[in-house]
Amino acid sequence: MSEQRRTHYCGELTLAHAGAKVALCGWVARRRDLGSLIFVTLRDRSGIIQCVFNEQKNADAFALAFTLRGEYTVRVTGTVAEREAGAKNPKMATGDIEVIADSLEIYSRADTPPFEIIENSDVNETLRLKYRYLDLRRPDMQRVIALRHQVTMETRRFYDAEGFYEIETPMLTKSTPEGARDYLVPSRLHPGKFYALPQSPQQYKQLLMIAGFDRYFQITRCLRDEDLRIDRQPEFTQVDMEMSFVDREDVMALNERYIAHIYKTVLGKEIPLPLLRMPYNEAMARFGSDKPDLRFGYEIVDISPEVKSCGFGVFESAISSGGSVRAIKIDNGAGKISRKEIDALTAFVKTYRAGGLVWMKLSDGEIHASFAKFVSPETLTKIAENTGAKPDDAVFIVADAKNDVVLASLGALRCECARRMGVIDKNAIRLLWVTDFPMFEYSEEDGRYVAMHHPFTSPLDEDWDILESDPARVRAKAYDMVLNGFELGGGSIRIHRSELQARMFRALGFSDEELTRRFGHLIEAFRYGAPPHGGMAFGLDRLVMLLAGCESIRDTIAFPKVQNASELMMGSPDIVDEKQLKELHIAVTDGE
RNA sequence: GGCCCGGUAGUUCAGUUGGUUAGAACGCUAGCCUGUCACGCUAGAGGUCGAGGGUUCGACCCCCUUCCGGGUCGCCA
Repeated sequence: MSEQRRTHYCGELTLAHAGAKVALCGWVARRRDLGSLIFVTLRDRSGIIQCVFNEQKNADAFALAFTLRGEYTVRVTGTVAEREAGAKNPKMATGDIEVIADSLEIYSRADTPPFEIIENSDVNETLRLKYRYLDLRRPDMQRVIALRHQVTMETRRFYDAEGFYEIETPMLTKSTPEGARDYLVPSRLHPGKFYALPQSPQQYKQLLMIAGFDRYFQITRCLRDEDLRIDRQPEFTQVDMEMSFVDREDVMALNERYIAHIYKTVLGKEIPLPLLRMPYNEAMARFGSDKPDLRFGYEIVDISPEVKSCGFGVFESAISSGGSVRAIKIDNGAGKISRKEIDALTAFVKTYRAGGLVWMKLSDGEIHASFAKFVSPETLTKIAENTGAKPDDAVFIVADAKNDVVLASLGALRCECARRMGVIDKNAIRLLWVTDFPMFEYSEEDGRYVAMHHPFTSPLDEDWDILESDPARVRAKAYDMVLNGFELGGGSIRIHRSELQARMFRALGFSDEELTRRFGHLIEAFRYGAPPHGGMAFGLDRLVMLLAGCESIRDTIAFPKVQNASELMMGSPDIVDEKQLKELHIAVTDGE
């Protein structure tokens, strides 16, 4: 017998190993006691294999095997043997073979776990997260974490091959005035002062371009103190990159090759390049979203011209107040939709601040509409024609004085309808670039324009002229990569001339004094010879989620946080000693 | 901050208009079993119905408060 502690992983044994002496280490997945014959399925990260303990052949090992229970940590030595013809298990990857055990060592006994360590377990996520180390033992979780490792390794391989340096940037840095809420870290040596944890390495990577590194990337943690979502965690990982002497097409071309590389190496799937490019305005008009899901139709149609004097007050007042009336046509038999389902969809669009949902159904050669008594039959026919509605189709209409409400609610509704109609092809991969984002968006909260992407983004060359006079129409050299309705990543070409960067900050309403305090280092750096540069960042967790088909980003992170940003296993955040607070010059005021 | 959903054995769930001792499956424990593989058979243990308060002769069930978790809008340069 081999003296090695472990000669193989369970899952890598095959018929070719028949006759080999092996030593395996792992956890007891199942024990089947037949009297004087005990089968034990042993599990490690590679898979499972059956070990056989026979009382007559090896009484000592058998006696010890009798005491085994689920999740005991053991070492088994024995001989790989082909199973007899009728005893093979086709459902098991290693089902043609088994290990005839000749020794068993128990490293650790185990309490009965709070839930079964099995694939696709439907246990409450709270419990899974409290015992995350047991949850992670489950084969499906092991596969996702292994896939994530593959993605990070292939990411490094790709950017390295393209001449990028991996360079680390600080975790203790400075608060940014715009953007997400910062996580703050008190300073012991500087009473009353705080570091901020990075929301992204944005400024550092631009400074690395000025430093002449030319091509940089980093797989790095970013932190944002904002509310969580199914695809959003307060700490998450970005594949962050930046390159010099390039324009938009260079950055997009390189990074679409990156995504194609990941799909090819990790999933063995070919992604045809180049990807579709779609301007922001088109994405919003057709899909009501800056991250359109192209796996299905249901495109938005502007029916304002058809209804602007139709006699229906809801439509007319929306248009005369500067808004619009738009519609989506749902086919696939949606014309049979029930009143109850329409009510549910109405409630759905109301969460997007739509006043309500107006509907039309085509059946029996007739048009039924919630607003039929307010308009002429000709108007209904025109809407049906314009939306392309055929018998058995439904048309949903939203009217509002604000176009963004109309578009956002219909954009969400088309996705909701697609889910309900079951028309989404789970295997489809619809990647695209959304380009030409607006430079600014108006912030109701701040009462001024703020950068939609970030203030280092360059406007389109031709839009500099209207930066101050017509900020709403300024477009940015920004681009997002979108996959099946999810934003995989985004970036931009940056402003690389200090006077233009200063002008941008002023357009955003920064005073000279504030500008110097917040961004003086960057403006100054630009004065010493900055190359034209740009880059982007991908959300690694979200990418892994989509590659692995996980429903939540939490399933791709070994130790994620829950919705209130706490972590259930260790129990963070937590209170700290008075002594620690004192050293940090912090007084806590009862959480008021 | 708003809205919606959920919390009943270890786990996943059922639980009648509010009425005996709160059930099932899996898991667990013990016994039997030499070809099982989600082993089988037999027996058994296991419950603060999230917590607190209220209504009631009587509450898992109705009401209020609260805690925990999920989804979502706002938020996320």
